[in-house]
Amino acid sequence: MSAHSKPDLRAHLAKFMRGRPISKEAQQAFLDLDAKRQEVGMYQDFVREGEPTERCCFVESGLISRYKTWRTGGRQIISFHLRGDFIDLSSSLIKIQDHGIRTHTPSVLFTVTCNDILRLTADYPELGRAFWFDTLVDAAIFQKWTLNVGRRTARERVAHLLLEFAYRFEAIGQSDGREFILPITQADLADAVGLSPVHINRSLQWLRSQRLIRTFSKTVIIEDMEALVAMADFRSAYLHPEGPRELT
Amino acid sequence: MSAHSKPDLRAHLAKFMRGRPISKEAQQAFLDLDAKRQEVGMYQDFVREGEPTERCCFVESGLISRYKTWRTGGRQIISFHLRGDFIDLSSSLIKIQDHGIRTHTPSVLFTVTCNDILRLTADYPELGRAFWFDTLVDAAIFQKWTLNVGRRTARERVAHLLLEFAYRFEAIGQSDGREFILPITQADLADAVGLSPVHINRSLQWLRSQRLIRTFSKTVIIEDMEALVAMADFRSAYLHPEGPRELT
DNA sequence: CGAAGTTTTGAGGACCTTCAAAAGTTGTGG
DNA sequence: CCACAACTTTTGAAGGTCCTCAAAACTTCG
Repeated sequence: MSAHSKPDLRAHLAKFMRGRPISKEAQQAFLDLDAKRQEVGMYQDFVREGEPTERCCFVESGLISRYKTWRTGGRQIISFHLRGDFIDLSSSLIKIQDHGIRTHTPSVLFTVTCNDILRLTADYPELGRAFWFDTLVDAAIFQKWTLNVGRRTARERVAHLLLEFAYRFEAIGQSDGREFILPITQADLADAVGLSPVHINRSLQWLRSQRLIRTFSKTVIIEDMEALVAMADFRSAYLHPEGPRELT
Repeated sequence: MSAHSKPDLRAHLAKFMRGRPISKEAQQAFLDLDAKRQEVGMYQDFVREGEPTERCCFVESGLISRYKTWRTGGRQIISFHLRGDFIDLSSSLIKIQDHGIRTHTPSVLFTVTCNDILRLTADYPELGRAFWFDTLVDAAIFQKWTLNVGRRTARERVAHLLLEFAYRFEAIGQSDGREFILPITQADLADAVGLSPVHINRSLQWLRSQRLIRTFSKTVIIEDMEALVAMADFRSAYLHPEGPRELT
């Protein structure tokens, strides 16, 4: 956190401002946040369930997941986060972490104290609303997953997750929407969609056999977007790309 | 909405104030909201997915669910709401409803315009934070369900949902924590936990055979709380009864 | 090049689904 | 207040999806 390398939050601010007016003062207050830069290696449990919440994190680079552990030790990944995402903004409101955070690739995180976040919302209601919206999108994604996990076949779940990645990588310029690098293992996919690694493997084989996707090494290519979207019943609206509604 | 019956929002305000300071002015502004009272019959789809969001609703009485429909017409219930709950506060931030709302019993709802809600957050940042926290608790419940639905057996899922009801009915004084009236059908339970009605029935029979619960008509009695909590791995912390953390 | 990690294959079995029908309960109108 | 209709719960049986365990083939990385 040395002075010569104060993290640049402009990209993250831009995300919050998507389609909505935020005053110059609020923007400046956000950029002035005392952020700390942290480099984290691969497969590090950066935050653990049950710890007190001190700081919350932006993803500057890397692929990161939030997860819950259950009794018998397994993980359920509840969300993935890419560059530009604010991972756990809403932790600012709670005292104890209710999920873990782990890196899947070497990553760079910017962290700020929860208290600084709360102060921003007190001073600038418009930022409070932006943070609220961020939590809302989170909730919408969880809702979608409840539906996915509760009511869809293994193939559909895997297809849906791949499409979500394609969409989100495209949104941050790391994909053309068809081809992207997904640096996670099939075991991680299993933890995310609630299936065994073996069955993930068979589901991927089926998607390949139908010429819906191709994969090599960690690259995924969607071969037949239309058919894949149809079989997964993927509708991107749940990611709320339009941004929040404003006071009229 | 005639003047002689202006809905009384004090009970709902009390819920938002749980353990946190809200200024007298903000409280008054909340109570002055122009709320409309609506009586709704049983099994009415009060809000439909895809409609524009105009108003959002408090539950004054009744049992109400939010749900998503999937391609083939089935429902996934994503949450239940009891007296005192603000069902879809966060709809204020989005333009199109992403879920339906239906009553399971005859109910009374209070509704206010989304714009009035947004105005409150602009005028009183502390209310904005309270609303943000409400959405956070929502998100936490969805996360929990992703874990439940993704990783637990039918019996555990059913047990967990019954415990959530016991806990929430107790919190609003409609149960001693052991016995409560659950006015929904097994088919509704099935829609909530992502199982077939037949299997819900068999799971309930198993819970009864183990002397964990008893049921008659629409009444549920938890016979062995300790064992049920253990088998369902139920921890109420995810409902965040402690309220939000405050700026220090 | 060898070791560790990851993906793939096979087999047997558990859990949950679907379909269908019987039994029981609730609500309504005569 | 009873009779009947509609709904809900329960039972049975067959079958599919997904799981576990275990080992082999393949990749990646030091």
